[in-house]
Amino acid sequence: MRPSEKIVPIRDQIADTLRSDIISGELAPGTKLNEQGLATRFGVSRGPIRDVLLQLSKEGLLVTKNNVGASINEMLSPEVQSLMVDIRRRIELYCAKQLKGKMNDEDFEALEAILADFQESFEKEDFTGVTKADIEFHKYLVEKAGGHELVNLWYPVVLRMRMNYKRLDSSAHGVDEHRAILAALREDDIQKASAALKANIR
Amino acid sequence: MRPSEKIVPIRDQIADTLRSDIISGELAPGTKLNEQGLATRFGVSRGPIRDVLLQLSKEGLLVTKNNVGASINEMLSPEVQSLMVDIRRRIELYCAKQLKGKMNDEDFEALEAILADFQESFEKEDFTGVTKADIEFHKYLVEKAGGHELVNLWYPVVLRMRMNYKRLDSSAHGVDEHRAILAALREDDIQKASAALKANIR
DNA sequence: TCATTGTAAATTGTCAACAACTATTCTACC
DNA sequence: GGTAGAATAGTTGTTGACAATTTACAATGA
Repeated sequence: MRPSEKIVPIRDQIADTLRSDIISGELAPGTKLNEQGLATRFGVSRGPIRDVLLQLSKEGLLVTKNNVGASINEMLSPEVQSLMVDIRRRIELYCAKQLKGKMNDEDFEALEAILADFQESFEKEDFTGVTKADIEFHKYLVEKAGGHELVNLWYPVVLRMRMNYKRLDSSAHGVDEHRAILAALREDDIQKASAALKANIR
Repeated sequence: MRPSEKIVPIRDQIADTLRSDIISGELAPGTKLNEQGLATRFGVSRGPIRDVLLQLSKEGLLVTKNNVGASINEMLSPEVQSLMVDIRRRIELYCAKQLKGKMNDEDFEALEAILADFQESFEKEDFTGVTKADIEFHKYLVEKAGGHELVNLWYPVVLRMRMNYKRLDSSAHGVDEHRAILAALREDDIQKASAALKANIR
């Protein structure tokens, strides 16, 4: 039987939507989220919404207080932000090392597809799409190198970093940088890939 | 008015209990958790249990699969484990730097109290208590230096590290090492505190 | 005018029942 | 005997109603 289309739980779809809204800056830090409001907006009951809010606070995008509710997290202080950059670099450089000799055609194909999306979003000036593709690219590498375990540690770091960027910066992390990373990986040149990654993460 | 006793939501109490069970090794990796079972065990409905399971998977102690449920996470591979140690060190050394000239009497008092608990648990051979006090000590410093934000990043790392230790190891991270850290902080000697922390985290 | 208290509205926390899905067992057939 | 498929039991996902808590506001008094 063919997996006609990968089914995505409603819960995850709602989470995706809200994530995009937060990262894109559409929802400003401090904004309070109303459970009932979200429930009616997405056409579900409050149960799944609750799950989503916990999920997003797990990712560091929201903060929740008992009997009060969830609201968009504040921006990072410059000090913590640079610590985050440092940690993210450490994780991804570790991944680059692990990937030595492990990449196959299927991987390269998947990464190319992500970069195609990246380019397309960029040309359409869809900056949310750009950010998503950017994250997806790196996520693929982290997952391949360290599995879900490492992704769970890495993901909140990236999302928190991204919350601090404004739209203008997005274009800076261009397609070219990622093509360079991919090229280095194709050559299995970890040294070069690490350098490219280090330059890209900032 | 004084906050006669800090009220702790049931939800958090249940989470604490399960956390202890997992870290102490009472619940082995791979063990599946049944929502209804936990609900009746703790005398609540499945709603709050659901929240707890999401919370614990946020901390990396559980893994959940759609329509299947939650189970105790597996141990880390040696490679990822050492990456975790590296990251945790980086975070706490950052904290040590930030704490230069920031510690006051109240802080020292709180830390002393935690170490007293530590000692007491150790003498009673209550290794779960030892682990809790150990984590609490470091958590206090991280919170003081970087706030909730940093704690949220740091906490999963520590818990995942701790899951990999067996009881015997617990005694290794003794009271003495923490007294050394505290002494260095009292002198506001960050160099010495960093060294003591680095030695303690492994 | 300001602070305080009491009430009302809104929001989150909890519950129990129902729907959807997964895993197991049993049966029919080769 | 072994395998494929269907019935069945068990577990998770979702829902709407109700309880507990917080917040907003108005009335009261100094």
